[in-house]
Amino acid sequence: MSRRLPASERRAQLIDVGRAVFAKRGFENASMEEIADRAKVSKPVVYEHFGGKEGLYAVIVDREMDYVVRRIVEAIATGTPRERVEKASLAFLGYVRDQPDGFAVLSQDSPLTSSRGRLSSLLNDLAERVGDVFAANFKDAGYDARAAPIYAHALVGMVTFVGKWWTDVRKPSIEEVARHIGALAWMGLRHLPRKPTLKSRPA
Amino acid sequence: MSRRLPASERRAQLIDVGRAVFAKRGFENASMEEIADRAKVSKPVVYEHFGGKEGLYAVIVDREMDYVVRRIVEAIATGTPRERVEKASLAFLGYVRDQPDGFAVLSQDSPLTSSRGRLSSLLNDLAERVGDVFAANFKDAGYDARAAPIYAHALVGMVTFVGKWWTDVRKPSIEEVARHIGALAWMGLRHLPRKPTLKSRPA
DNA sequence: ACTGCAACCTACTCATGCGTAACTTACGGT
DNA sequence: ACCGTAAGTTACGCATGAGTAGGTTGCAGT
Repeated sequence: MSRRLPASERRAQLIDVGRAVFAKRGFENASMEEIADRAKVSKPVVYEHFGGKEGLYAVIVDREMDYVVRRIVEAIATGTPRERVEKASLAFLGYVRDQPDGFAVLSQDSPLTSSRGRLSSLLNDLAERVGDVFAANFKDAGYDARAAPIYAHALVGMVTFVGKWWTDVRKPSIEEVARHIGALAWMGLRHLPRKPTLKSRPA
Repeated sequence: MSRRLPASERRAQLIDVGRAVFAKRGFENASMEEIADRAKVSKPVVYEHFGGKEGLYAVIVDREMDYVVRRIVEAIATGTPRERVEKASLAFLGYVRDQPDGFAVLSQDSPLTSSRGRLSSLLNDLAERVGDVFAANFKDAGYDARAAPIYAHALVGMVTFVGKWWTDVRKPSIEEVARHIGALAWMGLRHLPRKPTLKSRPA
């Protein structure tokens, strides 16, 4: 029975445990008591480290957000536009597969009025960042940049919603799912190939 | 000051008020007290009509779900596949615009373990219904029917996420947004027209 | 061995909010 | 005018859960 962990380790453990509990119950229904119990400590220990429920939640959200964004940014560093769309989808779905708890937390409505916007969605922030990338590309290609947020939100919504569904059914592989999403986003239903590949052209 | 409404009217009023409160606060944070207060009535009245918080919630969700589905089904009754995709988007966005509270309620995670699935999302149920429609069409067109749920969830996720964003910014018009979504879903980013119309071809 | 502090615990306070028991009042039919 | 019932009220019980005050204990360094 390990007792009396050093502060940094306990902190890391509490973040893990907290993420699991927030993922399972959502912010409101998660109780500090359950988090403390699962970590085999008493409540004041959690309060000592994070100040309160919102403090712990904020730390968890911040870390997860950073992590997904990094994964996606790395994935889209190179490649053709079509490849980058599919790689971004794959990167996000990889996150969903590897960190289902983190994804669940980000999927839920945030209680914190983080951005000045009235919208309390974490993934909305992600979509806005994608929107900025799109806006630049749209402008270069001679498209109306004002439409960029629509497409950005559409893409993010697509991937996140499919991700949520995938956590439930867990098949087919995320690689296959990403190919389908890539095909839909790039070629549309009209030119959908029978079996999507990165190189496939309209059937 | 109107007092002592007949049961059916009070019931209707409570459903309206409840929907607004659930939309604003979410199921957990909504309090029966606030609902009662807003309806200028005391708590037991609400309990008399709906049994409890979950009862009221269930009724509201059921009605909203019926309503959106009907709007969509009516919209896709006729037309080419491409038109039907866009009309479905427009129908959903019309619902979002006309019934923002209802949409907000359906967007949130449901506390009720309605379907036997572990997934507690109302909109997921909607996506599954779309998936059934897709599966049939896929089979007829010689596509792998197992991929149908992916596309169904992708489309529903796309529209709902954009809808959520739209409630926040409220521009451009839903007609224009629906044209963009229709273009993306049907032709993909590759063949996106500068200014989408229902009849436009690749630019 | 002994001491100081970091790590941890017990045992509360306080607020919120669901649900209910027991009572009161408006009003339509005779 | 009266009265039965539908409609509504006040005032509570009880559970849950955030946050805290104040005390205890293991361990690292001398």
